[in-house]
Amino acid sequence: MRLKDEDKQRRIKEAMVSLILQEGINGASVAKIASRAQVSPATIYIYYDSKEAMLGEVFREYAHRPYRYLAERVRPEMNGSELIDALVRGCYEYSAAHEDVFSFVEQCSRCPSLAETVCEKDCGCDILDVIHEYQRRGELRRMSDWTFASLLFAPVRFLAMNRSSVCAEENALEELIETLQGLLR
Amino acid sequence: MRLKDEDKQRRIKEAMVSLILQEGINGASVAKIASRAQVSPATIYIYYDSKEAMLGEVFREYAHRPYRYLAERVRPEMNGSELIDALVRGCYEYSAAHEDVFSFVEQCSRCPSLAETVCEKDCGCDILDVIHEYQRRGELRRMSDWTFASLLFAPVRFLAMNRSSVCAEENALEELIETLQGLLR
Amino acid sequence: MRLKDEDKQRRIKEAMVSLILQEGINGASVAKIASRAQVSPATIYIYYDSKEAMLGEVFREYAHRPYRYLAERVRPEMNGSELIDALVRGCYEYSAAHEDVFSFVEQCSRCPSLAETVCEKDCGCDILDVIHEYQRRGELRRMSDWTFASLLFAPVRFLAMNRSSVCAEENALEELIETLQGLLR
Amino acid sequence: MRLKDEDKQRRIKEAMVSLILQEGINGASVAKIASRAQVSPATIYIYYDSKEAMLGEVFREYAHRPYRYLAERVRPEMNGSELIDALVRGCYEYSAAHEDVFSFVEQCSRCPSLAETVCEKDCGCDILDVIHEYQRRGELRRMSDWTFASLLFAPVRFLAMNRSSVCAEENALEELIETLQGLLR
DNA sequence: TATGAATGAGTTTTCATTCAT
DNA sequence: CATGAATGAAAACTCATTCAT
Repeated sequence: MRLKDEDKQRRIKEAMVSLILQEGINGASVAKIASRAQVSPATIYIYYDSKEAMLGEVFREYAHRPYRYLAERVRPEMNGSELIDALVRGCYEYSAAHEDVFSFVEQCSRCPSLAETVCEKDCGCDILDVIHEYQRRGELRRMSDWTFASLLFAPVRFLAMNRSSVCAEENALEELIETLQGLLR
Repeated sequence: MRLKDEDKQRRIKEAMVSLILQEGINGASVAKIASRAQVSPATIYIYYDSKEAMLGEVFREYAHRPYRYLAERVRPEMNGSELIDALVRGCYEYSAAHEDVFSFVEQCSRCPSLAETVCEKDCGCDILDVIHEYQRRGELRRMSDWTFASLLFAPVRFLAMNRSSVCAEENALEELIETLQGLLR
Repeated sequence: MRLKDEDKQRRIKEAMVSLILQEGINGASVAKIASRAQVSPATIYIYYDSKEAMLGEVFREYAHRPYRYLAERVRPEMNGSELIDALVRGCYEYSAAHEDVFSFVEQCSRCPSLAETVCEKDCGCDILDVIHEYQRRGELRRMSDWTFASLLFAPVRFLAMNRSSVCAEENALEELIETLQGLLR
Repeated sequence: MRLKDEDKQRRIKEAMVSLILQEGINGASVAKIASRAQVSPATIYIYYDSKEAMLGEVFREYAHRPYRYLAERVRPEMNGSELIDALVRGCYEYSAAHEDVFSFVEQCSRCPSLAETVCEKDCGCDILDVIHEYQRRGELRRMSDWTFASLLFAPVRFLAMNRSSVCAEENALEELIETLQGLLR
């Protein structure tokens, strides 16, 4: 008996994600994914029940990644101002360093059937816990999680999405961070 | 006879948009669009060179719509706070009243090949002109267009995307507006 | 607009039936059928919703054929013995002249999912009406339709199925007819 | 250990047969058979060279079963009338008690490639020997084996195939037996 | 202009079979 | 002997597009 090859599954996921960056969620056919992952199309069906299921499972897994990346950058000794800087800048940097995952998650989260299986709030719950702590300490303004998340994550992703257009005025990120630091108390 | 033609094209566009809301950008095949629009698949090729071209053209046309909707709600007698309220609330309302167009534009704008043909800034230029005017008058903070747009539009769309989850705490929109009034003035 | 080509559909049906004779119900793939019918595989899906549906529809259509063939050979002036001769011999001749249809119907009628959509009694109802008439006239023994049909059609089909083995003793058919004339009158 | 092996092979055969009853000869894939038999697909290839070979071997084995069942019900002290009753009724009962084997054999015997590897006459040779004996004794009419087999086995299988439709008139079996007893001398 | 038929190239998925353990 | 992983080939089916009318 051969053991399930975890490297193979990793390659499948990476192939899918990178393909979706390049060709959009439309262009990522099972055949293309398989050939990029250097496996047979049939092999994909050992790991996933269907293409739909694969997209969903990988989306659910990867949707957490940016948040985990952020969680690693938060230090307890930061003050509120530094926290906002770390989170917003971290988000922007993640989108540059992991363009494929970023684009994959953005595309999936707009696709109605996929989006409803993942809740942003659940993905970012660790970060939200941190924020709650800062709010309790009076370092951050109190507001609902959704409001906070919308302000912290959406604008920077918006800039990241339009990076090529925005890059002329590279200080947009700095300006955004500065403005959001107005959320401090 | 010209009326009939325009009606056909309208039906095609609406069929495409509503289908993409329901089945995602993947599920909208030419055949399904045609059948929903009650035309022959061949007819679609009278109006558009290819499916790709159709998606692009309609995206470019519809990407302006939310902004046009907003432009109509702006009144010169508003002060800065009222402007922000009108724009953010307008954005939220538009996404509810035109769920299909909203979802269509969101999906297209995440799809790499399509997104690069449309620039948010161009779509919203009328609104940005208004904002510039308010900035000149000192009623809104000065910051780059991208920063302003990211704060004004991205968070509310984020809430709109997660409407079903957010709805429990319906005051998130009010909170957002209030907060933005603080940040942007 | 191109008209639906009835010849094409005829070719599809004939291709399917002849292929099933040669390769069994297993070996008749859509691709093979299409290539034998000189159409594209996709064309088959214009005429039928699925392979399953195609098999079912054609089975339902062709199941009547042998009976129609028999109905044409019945003459009112025949007496009971002649009727039995005509029906049994006709059945045997049909299986020789239309080996493909015969084999196709036999195979389908053994496949549980298909068989339950077709009732032998309905297919042969015209013949059964004739038999009823003969029974009323006292020229054939009275017995239930199923019993009569089982004796009239099953044995001769059994011989037809085993034609190659049986052929050595070609008089089996004559013997059967003679015997049935004794049993059924 | 040998017990275990034979048990495995038995499970494989039973899985195949029961699957073919439910899904037709088409639907019985090696994977499904393996999973139903609770063995690995690879294991099947320890016992059989190929799927084709497996079908053939099991068909050849199982084709004898109904006849063996009948042979057990024949008693030397029966007269001709009782013999016919035992054989026809036995056939009907077998098809009810072993629906899966019955359906399996029926399906295989209609499939050209399989059918030519099995001869009904060989399967039923024990029964035919008995019949020869009765013919010699003058208790049964003399006729060729094929004719006799066609009359004794085909009609009752026909009724068995259509059991669900026939069941309304349950006396069809009795009627058939009675009629076939006309074959007595 | 408008159409439903038609299709080659593609899709997703399953197949019978073999491999590595 | 037995296995679950793996696969090339082929399955059923769909696609965007064009044809003939």
